[in-house]
Order: sequence, then structure tokens, then C-alpha cells
Amino acid sequence: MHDLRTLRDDMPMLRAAMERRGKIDVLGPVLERAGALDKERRRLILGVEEQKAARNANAQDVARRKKAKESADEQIAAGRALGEAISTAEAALSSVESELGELMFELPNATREEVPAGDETNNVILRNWGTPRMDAGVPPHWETGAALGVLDLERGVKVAGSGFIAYRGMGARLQRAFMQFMLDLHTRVHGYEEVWVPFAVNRASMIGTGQLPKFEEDMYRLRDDELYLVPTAEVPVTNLHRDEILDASVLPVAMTAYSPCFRREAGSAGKDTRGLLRVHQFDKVELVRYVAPDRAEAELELLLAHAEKVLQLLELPYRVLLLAAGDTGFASSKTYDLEVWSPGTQKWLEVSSCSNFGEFQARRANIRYRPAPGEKPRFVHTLNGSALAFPRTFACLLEHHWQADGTVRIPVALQPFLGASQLG
RNA sequence: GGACAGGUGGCUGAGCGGUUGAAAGCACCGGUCUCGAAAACCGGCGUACCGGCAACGGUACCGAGAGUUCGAAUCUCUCCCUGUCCGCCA
Repeated sequence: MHDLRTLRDDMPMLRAAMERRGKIDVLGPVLERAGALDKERRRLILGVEEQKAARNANAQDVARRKKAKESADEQIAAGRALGEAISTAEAALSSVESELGELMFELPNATREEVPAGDETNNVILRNWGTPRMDAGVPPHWETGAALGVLDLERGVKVAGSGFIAYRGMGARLQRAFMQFMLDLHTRVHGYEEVWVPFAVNRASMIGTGQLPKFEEDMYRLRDDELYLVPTAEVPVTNLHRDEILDASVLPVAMTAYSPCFRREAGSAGKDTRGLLRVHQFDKVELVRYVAPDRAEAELELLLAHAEKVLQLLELPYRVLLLAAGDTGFASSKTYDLEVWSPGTQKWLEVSSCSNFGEFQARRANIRYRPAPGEKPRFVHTLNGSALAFPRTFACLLEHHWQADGTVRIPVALQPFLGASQLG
């Protein structure tokens, strides 16, 4: 959510931002309309408030006269007329405000200047870590997973439908090991507070982080209650301090949480859906930080390093991408993706997305901090990243560490958590 | 799920339908005093929006929304949340 003042004072910046995202065709007119509505809104406010001031003065007058036992009939009649005028004016104002509000919810965040313009073909590979396995003959994870008895795709489909996974035996245990391994790393080494949060959230939370109102069709919604299954722990964790003013001394707030993630993936049917590549329910450990604005850039690098550390310990070769504006998420001002090489499918798979949201989410969720006693509250900047999403990590693990005898080597760092040094 | 009782500023807690944005206390900030601190005393101390270069002025906000009224924190309705008891239950 952008500040209305930006609309007023820096329209060229907003236009340029939509241009870089490749959305100017659709959003240019939205910006124009919003700008006009903002002007209209202020004009109406002026009138309404003037009338209200008159009404308040008139009501005081009535009170004074009644106290003095004078007649107030004239004032009461005047007040009634004012009241009618006010409700007409307010109706006009509220219709302008609700349209303006809807338009503002349509506008994505502006990306930072170092983010390249254009679509995903403009993403920049910043660096590589490790050596991708290029030898032929590494089977895809769904074959290895079935052979080792750790993945039961057919039965996942039977009990829930396509995109729902059943893990078995050591495969199930590996999920638990992932959770413990990642949470321990982030809490004990990287200094995050571990939190465990609701996996269903209300509408206000979904609006706070930017999933709603724009992406309703991607969310699982509970029919009888105004609740949504979380698409990522980002939602409940970031919203933990919604509508609060934090003391500056608590920044940076760093929280990590495990959660299952539920995504309808509307519109992406049939795309990269083999095995674990794209599923409706998956598990993930998430990192969330609230930081002071001037720290946001540095803290994003820090958070990215925390996510990378997981891959390094899992000994999985990866690359770091700086996403181009058009590929950057709606609420984000800058996003790094971590992609792991999958030798079984000959693809780079995204296992983490680390973003700086600036004040875009904090403004929606109303998360502020007071820089110093007596100073005005300011919005925090929010950051988050997966560290990591389990299924694709699982897939790459099964492929990259696959050995010619059909077994899978378990990286040393994970062994104590799994209680085994190999699968099979 | 049922029955009661509640939801007021950072916290505690007053508040007859009419100078109540809201008493008081705590916390916090500034000052006096002190070598310094504490105590005491004095003063200040909400958020958002609109107008204004500014000083400042205006409007709104007492869980949320609607209503009654010249005027609502105060009355009515709906919803949400919290507490207590009962029921059910992992």
C-alpha cells in the first residue's frame, strides 16, 4: 500500500515503477484515476468538515440556550438541516474513498532502483555456490522417492487430490528433520526467536501482508468462518504485531517459524507439476524481520545469507538471483531467489525467496515503532524469506545426493536430525 | 454451543446525552533542587486525516459497524473479542 501523499507528490516515480514492472498499460490508468479521486476526496473532506464544525458549534449553542432556559427551536431546526446536508456529503465522500481504496489495493510496491526493469528474462544471476551435477542418468526425485519408499504420490492423491503429498518412513522423518534442523540453525546460530503461529488467519491478516484483496483465488478459504489457510508463515508471523507501536529498542525483530503452506495455485495447472515441483500443501521454515528503515538493505543481505546457509549445510549447489521488477512479488520492493539445481529434471528450482517489503506491508498492517521517546511513530520495514521450503529441497536432495547404487547420501549436518547417513 | 459480566489513551482506572479528547494514578519526557541520584515540586505527554510555508486551525477516533438525536464514550441494534460458570471435546 502506498501513501496517498506519494500519489500527490511523486506520481512520476509511481508511473516509472509500474513501467518497470511492465504493468503501465493496466496500472497507468489506475494511477490517473486514483490521483483524480484523491483530489476529489480532499475537496469533499473540506466541505464535510466545515459543515461538521458548524454542526458542533450549533449543538453547543443549543446546550448553552437550554441551560439559560432560552428557546433553541431555531438552532435545532438549523442543526437538523445541517445533519441532512452532512449525510449527503458524507455519502459522496465515502463512495470516493471506497473506490480510491480499491485502486490503492491494486497497486504493487515500487521496486528499488537497483532492481532491473522488465520481466523474468531480465533477472540477474548474482552468484553461484557449489557445482551443479551435470552427469546424465540421475533419476528424477519421484522415481527415487518411489523406489526408496519415501514418497507415496498415488496415495496422497487418493486421500486429498493432486498436489497433496504423502511421505512415508524415512521420507516422513526427513520432513521432521528438516524442521528441526532449520529451526535450530536459525534460533541457535542466527539469533531468531522461534514462534509457532496459527495456520489459519483472518481477513485482516491476509490484507496486512498483501495476499488480499488481490489474490483471493489463490487462497484456501474456510467456508463457514472468515478464515484462510496460510499460504506462508509470513502471514501470521508478520501480522503478530499488527496495529502496534513498538519500542525502537526491540528492533530488529527477528522471528522464525515452521508452517504448512496452502496454495490453490489457480492458473498454474499443468505447469511443472511432476512430483514435488508444485503442490497445494507444503512445509516451510520462514524468516521474518522488522527493521528500522535505514537498516532494511543491510538486513536483507543478512537474511539472504541465513537462507543460503541452509543450502550450504545441505551441500546443495545453488544460485542467487536478483529478480527483475516484473518478476518481483506484488508487495516486494526487492527480491532475491535462491534456486537449487535439480539434476533429475535438469532445472533450477526455487527454494527460497527473500524480500524487502519496505513499508508496504507495515503500512497495511499498521506496524510502527517509535524511533525515540517523544518522536512520531514510523512504519517499520518488513523482510522475509523462506529458509527453506521443504518439497523442492527434498527433491534436490534426492537427486543431487543420489548415488549410482540407488541410495541417497545424507549431508553431515542433517544426519543427527535424521538419525541416518543415507537413504536406502 | 448455552448463561452471565465486560471491552475507555503505553498501562491501571473514572466518566449525569450537552466546553469530555476524555478525571485521577502509574509510566515516559523536560525543568527546579542535588556533588550526583532518589524523593519532592513545576510543566509537558495519544493517533490519523484535511487546510496552512509556518504558527496554528479544523475533523475523526472511548472493540467494529449501523441507528436514534440539534448533539452519543454515554441510548438502541448487529457483529467481534475477553473473562467466569455450564455443556461438549483432542
